[in-house]
Amino acid sequence: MQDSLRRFKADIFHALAHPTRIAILELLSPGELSAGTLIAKLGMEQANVSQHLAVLRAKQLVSNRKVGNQVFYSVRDPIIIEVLNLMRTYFHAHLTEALGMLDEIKKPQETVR
Amino acid sequence: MQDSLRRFKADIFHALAHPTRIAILELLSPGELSAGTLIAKLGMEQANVSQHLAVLRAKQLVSNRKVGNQVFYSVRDPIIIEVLNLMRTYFHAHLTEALGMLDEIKKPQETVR
DNA sequence: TAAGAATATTACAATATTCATATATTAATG
DNA sequence: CATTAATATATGAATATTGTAATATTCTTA
Repeated sequence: MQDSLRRFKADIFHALAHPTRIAILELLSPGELSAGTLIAKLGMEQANVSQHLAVLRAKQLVSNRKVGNQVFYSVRDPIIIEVLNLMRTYFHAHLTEALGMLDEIKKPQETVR
Repeated sequence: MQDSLRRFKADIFHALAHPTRIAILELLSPGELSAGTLIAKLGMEQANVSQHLAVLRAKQLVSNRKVGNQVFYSVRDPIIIEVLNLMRTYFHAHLTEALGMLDEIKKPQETVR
């Protein structure tokens, strides 16, 4: 069981371990959005976003409801947002080292989420 | 910056996304342990554990101090343990679905960590 | 200093992930 | 019903991760 739980946790972390999927969850955190809106906000390939949504769906991190032509996604459990927030706290605590870990800084003056 | 932060978060999640590394962090959460003790408790190949420790070190999730022949590891920031605990809460909340996601249950009666 | 203990690193095969392209599905609308 | 819009899926190439086996490094101690 111990082991299964760890595999479960690892699976969830794995689903979270991609910048695009984190972006999706953050965009969804205020409330549901259609796939199309997500694609527009992310400014990425439709197929790519859809694939990342599939990963999040597979791990039950998001739920989706179909309304006519569109599919609306939302974060399944706010705990996931808490996890993301904790990670932000962690980031702030270790800002200096963290900066060293980052390859490069794209746009200097933007709000840290 | 937005983007860098997400890459940073993704990197941390990535480091957490392996059952062995989760086990290591959980074993370390009460306090520091030597690499040898970790290897013994995990019951895994020395080289394999050492590689996972290298991943955790690279992402600064653990710190290590050398004492003579041995290397003692500890969790760098308790926030990481909080993240793991949140994940346990999440697991409990979604137990039923979670069980479906798990391949198989190894040892039925063990304490859930 | 040679031998042994504790830990780390390298190399490589097997496997998994990611993105892009092309194609499929499903619903709306003329 | 043909066309278009919205979304999903399949395929394949490039890349990354994992575990094992072999080797290296660093201390300790005889």
